[in-house]
Amino acid sequence: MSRQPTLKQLKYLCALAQHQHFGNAAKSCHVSQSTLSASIVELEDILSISLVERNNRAVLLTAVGQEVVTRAKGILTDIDDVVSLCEASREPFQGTIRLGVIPTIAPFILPALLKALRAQHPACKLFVREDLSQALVDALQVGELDILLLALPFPTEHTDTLSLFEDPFYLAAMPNTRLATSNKLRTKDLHGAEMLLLEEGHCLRDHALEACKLREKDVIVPYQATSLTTIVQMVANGIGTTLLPKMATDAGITDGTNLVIRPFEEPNVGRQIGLMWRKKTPRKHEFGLLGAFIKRCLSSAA
Amino acid sequence: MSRQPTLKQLKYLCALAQHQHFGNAAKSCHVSQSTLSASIVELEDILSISLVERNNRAVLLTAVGQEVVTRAKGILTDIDDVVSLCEASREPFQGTIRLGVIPTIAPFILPALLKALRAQHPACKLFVREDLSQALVDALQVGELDILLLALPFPTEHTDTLSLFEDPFYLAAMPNTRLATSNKLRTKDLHGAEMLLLEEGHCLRDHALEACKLREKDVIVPYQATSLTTIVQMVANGIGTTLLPKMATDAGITDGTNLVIRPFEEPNVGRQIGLMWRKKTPRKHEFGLLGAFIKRCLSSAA
DNA sequence: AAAACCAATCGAATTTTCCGATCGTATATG
DNA sequence: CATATACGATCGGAAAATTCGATTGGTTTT
Repeated sequence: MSRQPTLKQLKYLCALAQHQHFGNAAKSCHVSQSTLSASIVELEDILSISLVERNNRAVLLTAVGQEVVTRAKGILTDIDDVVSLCEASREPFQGTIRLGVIPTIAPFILPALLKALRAQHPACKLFVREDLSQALVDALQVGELDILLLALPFPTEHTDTLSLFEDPFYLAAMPNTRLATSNKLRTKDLHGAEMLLLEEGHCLRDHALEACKLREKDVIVPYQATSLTTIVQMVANGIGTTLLPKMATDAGITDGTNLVIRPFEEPNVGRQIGLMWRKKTPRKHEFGLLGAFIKRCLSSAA
Repeated sequence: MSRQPTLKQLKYLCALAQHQHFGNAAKSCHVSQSTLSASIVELEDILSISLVERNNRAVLLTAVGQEVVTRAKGILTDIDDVVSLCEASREPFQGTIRLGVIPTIAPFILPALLKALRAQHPACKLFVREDLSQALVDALQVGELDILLLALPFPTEHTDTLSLFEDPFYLAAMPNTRLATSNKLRTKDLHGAEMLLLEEGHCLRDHALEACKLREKDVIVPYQATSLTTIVQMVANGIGTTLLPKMATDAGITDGTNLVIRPFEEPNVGRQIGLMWRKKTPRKHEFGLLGAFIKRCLSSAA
């Protein structure tokens, strides 16, 4: 049964190679000469090969010994790298964050967020995945992602959420349509209107239906519209009307069109934007800070 | 005081990453669940960071944990590489041999030796250094070389030598000179002759003087002749006469000249070719085999 | 409500590690 | 030629660690 060399043995061997002297090498490792000597013997025993040639005038490495020392040095620095990697990751925003974002948020927030993050936390490596809420939640559950930025509520288990801010829905319509010109805009005005919403699976669709108390029959499911930008173009071409989250209009999604953007009279017509992570994550503190950071970076951008 | 992760901990972490289950991972490592669990905890303690998220339905790695596992796998295979490197080096001719050869042997033996070695021991990595005997011996003593191929005797300490074969000296002279045409050639015939020998430091010079009982005044030290080939060219141009080792003439050093090559009548006019290594080398057995190999490869080439 | 599962923890036994002292050998010194 | 010195290997005992089985606490499944 042949065991494996230990890191300690390799460390001692490297020290011995450097000092060419058992006693001095031992001193540099803060162990006794007998300990180091025995360790080298044991290493040679494990490898079944002699690495060091003991000569009373000098300690010489064999050819194999040289090679082992070279590799051992590499291994030891690799270990040090692991340690310092972890040291760096210990402080918030110093490590990797695997973030999932839904498609109705990503294009409007990520540019500002990434820019601010690069500026204020250059060591933070942000890995972003854009997908539908359910896919993101699944990925979160199996540990492929660390945290999600999405619209709440979204039904899950074993997760905590942090609500960041309300994202109101605005009506976007062509200038001289009924909805664009009515006196005060209320959600019940939408009943019977031809609304264009994203296809099934986008939570924006569900949240819009919910917030405006719409029924399915009011909705036109656009063929092949997987992004809000496409919807906007369709509305601008007179195909109907739609709801846009404030962050999309803030980002200038209707630039270049003559669409009318109108808020609703009643409160709470909108969606809640928040973060979600696994209940058991060890990074709750960091994620809380990330939430504050996102809020700050959006309010300064607005 | 922060210690270093041990290989065992890294191994357990990798197993855990693979099995996603403490009990199964422990089984695969042939330890108890408690041992593995404690090891992981300790590793996390050493790195002061949590690597694994314990969830009752599944074991998840944190982002840092993933990264550590990736690096740990690399480190563990590096360790395995060291082990297999040593395994390979254990058998003769499977590792590196750092060979020193003197200039009056190298060009005549190395081609055949290297060819035979590549053919019969392809795993053997031969590193060759060509230098004067004293420089080679110094390098041998400090462990830069493992073994020397040179002419014996050469005064040293702490070395063993293995005599391989006699390399007779032949006289090389122009066709119609006294030494080329005399009846029987004896070393005393050389007295008063103008001999061309290599410059100081080449042992061939010393061995030639010794074997032929020559005095310094008999010798012409050629300006800038550091190789036998140069000497041969000078003799062929009528500048004197010289002694050539048999292995040089065998290798065809006088090809293209009309020089006469004559053996001496008396025995033991020549030099002894042998190997030298440090008394304390752990590779005596292998070096003995190398000696036999060299003899074999030369006799089959002759 | 009970059973099953899982990882963490505890305490005891074992193994390993480490040190100081000593030994054997080779070199330097008187 | 004897003695002193230097160096690494080895030995035995003390200290520290590792390991295991058993148990606990919490969660999920039946």
